[in-house]
Amino acid sequence: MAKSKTTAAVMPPEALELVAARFKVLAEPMRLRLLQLLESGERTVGELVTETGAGQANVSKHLTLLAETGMVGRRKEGLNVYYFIADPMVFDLCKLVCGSLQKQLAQKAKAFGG
Amino acid sequence: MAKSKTTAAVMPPEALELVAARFKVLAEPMRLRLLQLLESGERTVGELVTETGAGQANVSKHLTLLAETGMVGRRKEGLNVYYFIADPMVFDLCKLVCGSLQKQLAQKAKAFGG
DNA sequence: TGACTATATAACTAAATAGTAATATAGTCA
DNA sequence: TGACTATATTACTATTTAGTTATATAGTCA
Repeated sequence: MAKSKTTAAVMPPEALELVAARFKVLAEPMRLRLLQLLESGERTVGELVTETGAGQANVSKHLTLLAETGMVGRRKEGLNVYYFIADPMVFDLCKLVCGSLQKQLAQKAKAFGG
Repeated sequence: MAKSKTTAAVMPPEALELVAARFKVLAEPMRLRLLQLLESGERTVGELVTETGAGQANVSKHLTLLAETGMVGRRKEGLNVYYFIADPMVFDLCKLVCGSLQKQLAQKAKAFGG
């Protein structure tokens, strides 16, 4: 009985792990790049390989992970597989982070004497 | 000249790495737990060690990382160091992810036949 | 001063994972 | 059917990092 803080609705550990896992998916530059490319329209694996310059196996693995977590969807068409954004929330997340980063960098710049 | 997609403002690779690094900080359950505890008010390292049940060195390392990335701030008071939320944006991020997760889980539950 | 406490840091181990090369799968077309 | 193409998967290597133990730092108080 010595705690004075309001104990805000504590998320159970399993929930925290789920949330952390989602952030982890977004914690790779290559996956962010793929999402960014898909933002302007669906693309085949081959197109993404060309546009990123990454290896085919690597791109495929990243796309599989993005699809497993529901961030992108897949659509087969003959030999090709088209990937597309399934959960646009990822862009909201990116915008928030970018805004925060910009604020911090601007502050640092000012501190240096702009 | 065979590309029909609108090439949405491409972020340079360095920017993507910065954003990814931010997500990576949030990609650990223990750090999310610490942030969640701090949401209801500042706390000393010792208090966080007690409340999480984690090791002191471990908590200290996580806090150092959170502070380096500007998500929390520190304030010394005698022997104690108080940590507090410095960028509330992290909670906006968490709320977005939680909402998305809930939607997905609800959908899965329905698919199973609720 | 010296004993004590809170926090930080260093060195280490174990686990996770991004990237790659090779291979498997599945669809197309002659 | 068999040659060909796009994608997925497997096995591997190298890197990163969470957690731990031991130690260092810095502040308090007698």
